Amino acid sequence: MDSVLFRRDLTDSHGGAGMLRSHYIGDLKPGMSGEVRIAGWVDRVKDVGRFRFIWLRDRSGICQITVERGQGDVYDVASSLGIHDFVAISGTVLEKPIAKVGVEIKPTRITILSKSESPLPLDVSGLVKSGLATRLDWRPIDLRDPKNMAVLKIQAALVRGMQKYLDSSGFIQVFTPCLIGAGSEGGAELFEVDYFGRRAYLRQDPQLHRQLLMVAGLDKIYDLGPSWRAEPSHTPRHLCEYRSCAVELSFIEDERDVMRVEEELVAAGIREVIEMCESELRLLGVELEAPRRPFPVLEFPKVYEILEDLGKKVPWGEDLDREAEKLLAEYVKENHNHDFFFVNKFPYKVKPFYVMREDGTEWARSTDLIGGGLELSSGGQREHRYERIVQQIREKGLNLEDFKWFVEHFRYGAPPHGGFAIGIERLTMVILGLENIREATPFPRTPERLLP
RNA sequence: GCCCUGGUAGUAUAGUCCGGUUAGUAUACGGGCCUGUCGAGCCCGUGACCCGGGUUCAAAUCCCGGCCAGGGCGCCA
Repeated sequence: MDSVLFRRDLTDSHGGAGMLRSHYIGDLKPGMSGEVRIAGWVDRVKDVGRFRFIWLRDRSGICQITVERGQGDVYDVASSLGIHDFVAISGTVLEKPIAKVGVEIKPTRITILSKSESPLPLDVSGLVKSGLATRLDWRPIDLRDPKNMAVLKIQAALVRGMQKYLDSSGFIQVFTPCLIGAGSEGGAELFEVDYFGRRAYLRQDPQLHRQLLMVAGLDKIYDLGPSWRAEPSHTPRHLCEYRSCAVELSFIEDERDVMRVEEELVAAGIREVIEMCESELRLLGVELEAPRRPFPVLEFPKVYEILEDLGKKVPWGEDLDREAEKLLAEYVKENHNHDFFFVNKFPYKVKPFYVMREDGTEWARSTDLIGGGLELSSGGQREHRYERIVQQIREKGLNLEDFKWFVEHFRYGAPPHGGFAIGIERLTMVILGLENIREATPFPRTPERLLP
C-alpha cells in the first residue's frame, strides 16, 4: 500500500474549479482519460534532440512532461523553465514505458506561477550533498527533496500511530502548561521568560502537572507537546526544543504496568509507519520491523555486573554514562536480539524527588527506555504518598517551599500512578537511523540556531 | 560547561604542516552540439580564500580574538 493518507486526505476532488490541480502527481496513472491539471516545482529540465523533458514534483511524486519542438507556444514556455520554478500544467496522460519516472504528460498549456532564482543556495541535484548547516539555513528548499520530506511524513505517521493507540486505550489527551512558575527539580537548565515582570520558565517536562491530573482522577492521560532545555549541548542527539509524548496512568500495581503501556505505544507507532509509509521508507532505504514485545528489561544492581563483564566498571550507586548505555545496547542486541530495552530500578540517589523508592532499598521504581543505544524516555512509578514526597524533597536537599504548589495536593488522596515521556525526534531518529536529530524536526533549535 | 576539528566559487571539496606561478577538481549556473533524456554525454564560459587585528618584502597558508559549523564528554528526551 502506498502512503494514501498523505494524499487522499487532501485530494482535490472537492470541485476543482479554481483549484490549480485536478490530481496529485503521484496519483497519475497511464490511461487516465481527458485532460489533467497538475502543479508543482520543476525538478529537472533536459533538452535532447527535438524533445524537452521537464520533471514536475509535488509532495506526492514526480512525473515527466515531454514537449516536442513544433508545439508552438507550449514549447516556448517550456524552454524558459528553470529548476524549482513553480508551474501549473494542463495535459493528457500518456502511457510511455520508456519514461522511468512513471507516467508522462503531453502538455497543452504551461503556466509559470513563480520563477526561481538560480543557482539555488544549496544542492538540489543530490550529487553534491550540502552540509547540514546549509540545508537548515534553507530548510524549505531542503525539504523539497523527497527524502528529507519523507522524514517528516514518517514522523507524522509515528505520532498518529501512538495517538491512535492511546485514544483507543482510554487515554485522555490533555494540554499542560508550557509556561511554569518553577522547575521540576530546581532547574539550572530552564529558559527564563519575563512574565509581567515576574520570573517564569519554559517547561523542561510536563511531568509534575501530569501527576496533578492523576490526583484529579483523570486516570489515564497523555500530553503531546514541546519541552525546552537550556543546556548548550553540541551533539547529534540534543535539541533545545523538542516534543515528547508524555503519558501518565493511575491504578497501577507498580512500574511494570507503565512499561507495558510504553512498549505497546512504541510498537503501535512503528506499526503505523510500516503500514502507511512504505514508499517513504523505501526512499530512505530503511527496513523497519515492529519490535517484539515484551521488551527486555535490565535491572539495577544487576546492570553493574553485566557492565563489569563487558569490561566497564561503573561504581555502585552511580548512574549510567554514555559508554555504559551503548554497551548495554550491544549486550541486549546480542543476547536478546532486540533494539529496544528498559533499564529499571535506577539508583534512588541519581533520580529526582518524585520517584517511588523500592521499600527498604537504595533503588527507585524508575525506568528508562533505550532504543538504538539512545535514551528515548525516562519514567516509572511516582511517589503518591504525601509524607514520602515531603521526605524525599528534604533528602534531595531541595527547598520544600519551592514545591508546595505541587506537594500540597497530595494531602487529599492520590492514586498510585506512573508515567513516562518519549522524545518524538529521538524516536524518529532511532527508527530511521538518522545521523543527526536535527533532521527529525523541520526547524531545529540548537544553542546557536534560532532561525529560520 | 569542558575538550577536539573545521570555515576556500551557488553547493561540496583540494591546496594550509613547510608563507611566494594564473588557487585545482566536481557539481550547479549560462552558451553551444546531440532525434527519448532519466546521475545522459561532449565542447566553451562565469564564479571563491568567514570577520577583525598581528607577524612578514610577501598571508588562503603562521599567531591572537570573534562569529559560525561539525563532533566527543557532561547532562538529558
